[in-house]
Amino acid sequence: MPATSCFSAAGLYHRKTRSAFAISACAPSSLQARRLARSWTSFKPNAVSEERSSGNLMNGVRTRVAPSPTGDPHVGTAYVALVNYCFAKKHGGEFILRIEDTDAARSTAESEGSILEALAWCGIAWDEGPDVGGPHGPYRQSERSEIYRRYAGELLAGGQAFYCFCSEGRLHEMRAAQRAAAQPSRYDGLCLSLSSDDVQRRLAAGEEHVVRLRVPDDGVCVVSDLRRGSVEFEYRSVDMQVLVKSDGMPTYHLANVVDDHLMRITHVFRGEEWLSSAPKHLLLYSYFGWEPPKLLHLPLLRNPDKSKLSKRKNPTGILFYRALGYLPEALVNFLALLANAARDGEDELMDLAAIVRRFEVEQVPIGGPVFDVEKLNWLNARYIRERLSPEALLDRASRWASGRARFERLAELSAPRIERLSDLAPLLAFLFSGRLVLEREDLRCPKLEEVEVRQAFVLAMSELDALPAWDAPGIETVVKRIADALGKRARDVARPFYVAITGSRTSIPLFDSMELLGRDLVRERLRNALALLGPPSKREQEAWELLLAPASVPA
RNA sequence: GGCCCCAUCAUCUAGAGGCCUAGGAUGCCGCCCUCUCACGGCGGUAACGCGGGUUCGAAUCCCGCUGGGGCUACCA
Repeated sequence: MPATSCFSAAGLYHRKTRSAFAISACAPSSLQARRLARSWTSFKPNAVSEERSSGNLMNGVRTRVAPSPTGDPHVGTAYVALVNYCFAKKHGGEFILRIEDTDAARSTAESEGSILEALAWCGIAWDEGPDVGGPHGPYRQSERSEIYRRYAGELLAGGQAFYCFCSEGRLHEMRAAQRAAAQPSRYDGLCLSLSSDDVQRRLAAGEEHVVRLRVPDDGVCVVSDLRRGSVEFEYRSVDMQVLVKSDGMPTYHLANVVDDHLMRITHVFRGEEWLSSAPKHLLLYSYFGWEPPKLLHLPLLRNPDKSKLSKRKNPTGILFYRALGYLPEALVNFLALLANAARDGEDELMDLAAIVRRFEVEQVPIGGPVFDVEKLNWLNARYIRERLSPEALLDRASRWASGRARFERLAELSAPRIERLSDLAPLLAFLFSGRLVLEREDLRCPKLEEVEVRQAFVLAMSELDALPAWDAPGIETVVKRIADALGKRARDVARPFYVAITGSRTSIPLFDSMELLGRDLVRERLRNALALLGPPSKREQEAWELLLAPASVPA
């Protein structure tokens, strides 16, 4: 009975936070710190907790997924979203989608759009979100600046956060020294000793500054994880994280706590990479006097070599799987199996309704699973042959194909190159194929040494990843820059790309082909070609990347 | 370097001290079905990382080691 165990986990949680409070009172050593001590003693964490835990904890379950729109939607995001979705739906609650775009430099509207598209494609529906709205909006953090400013101000006034004027250089030296001394990396509190007058003067002078979280020097923070139990962190190993950046935007740490509280999130199931910053979040909840949500840190999906699933080594994009012709129900089913394994004798093929029905949060494993494409293939094949009638298959396939490419554009590009309509199929086959079957021979070309081909592919992979918008003109500039760096003509450099991308030396124009194929698939084709030639060693990779960077700047 | 998490077949996992000569699924191999291939059916291969405890008894509990992973940003 999940309700029972969650309830007891919650009980444990409250006990532990209380004791953490008892031992974490810190010695005030400055004006800012004295304010902290004052608010600390006046703060009663238990009142809120007990009031809430007396009710049925499974009432009003609200979960969320909070992706950052900084790239292609990741299958890990789908996995986390699915777990949160299942838990909420299982308990009759709401599932919220929130966009964490506080990194102004890296966030893009394009990425946000594809995240929504990818999750919707998966069939994971959110009750509240940036597109559908809801009673606790806005659901895009960049639109909530006023809210964060207010709460940061509250912490500042209470001395639980402080202004910091330290330079990047000083912080760098400080961390280097700490590492050399085998100490944890942690802000040393220099600006904590600034007098209120100093702070006011420097602010008035317009000095660049951030706001940092005040972390006690002593004591232990106990993080209660639904699956791991109590995880202890000494406060002296918890950094005094930046809460408000110098551009005035909050960091994730502040924003997620404020939003989860305001949006009445009851359970936070997020990736394991957040476990070590959980103490900062708990500290914020206690400073604000809020009850924290129940926490569960989900394992990170892995590459076959067990490292964190990364696009360098494997396809990670949800939309990549769509482009390759996986069915969303198969992908979701596969991810669900990673969260809750089928029991002996139980059919592993199940639809979303069944996944939700049988979902048990305490069954979610905490060891990082390898993303096993073979098993995904098997599941996808079963959906095709067991769940799709011939008509349905045809319908799916044609909808997939028309989603893959714009046919008018293809016609325009193909017409000059064909003699018969039957020439169309081989010319365009690459757009609808998965992995191309190539020989090392095919990648040989007259004007480039093999090592230069490898260089070109390696550089292209990283440059294309960095391209803000995926279109033919952008791709063209990348290939031309690479040609320049190698001292070759663009047309000669393009030749091996034709083979890697389209599987043929004769094709519709390269840059259009790449645009139509999509970033994920292009990355995969280049990786595949590079595997044939021998992937770069670490040393080669580093040396080659220098070819581009400095060469474009001087002379 | 520091802090934290994790550890059953190649892979995903079941397993909460005796039900375990460790179960299921994918992959792989073999046989059957069959005009090919695939599907399907049947069978097989294959694991408790190591060392100490605790216990009548340990895959299950404790400690150490080893291994893997994460974090260590004015990114999330």
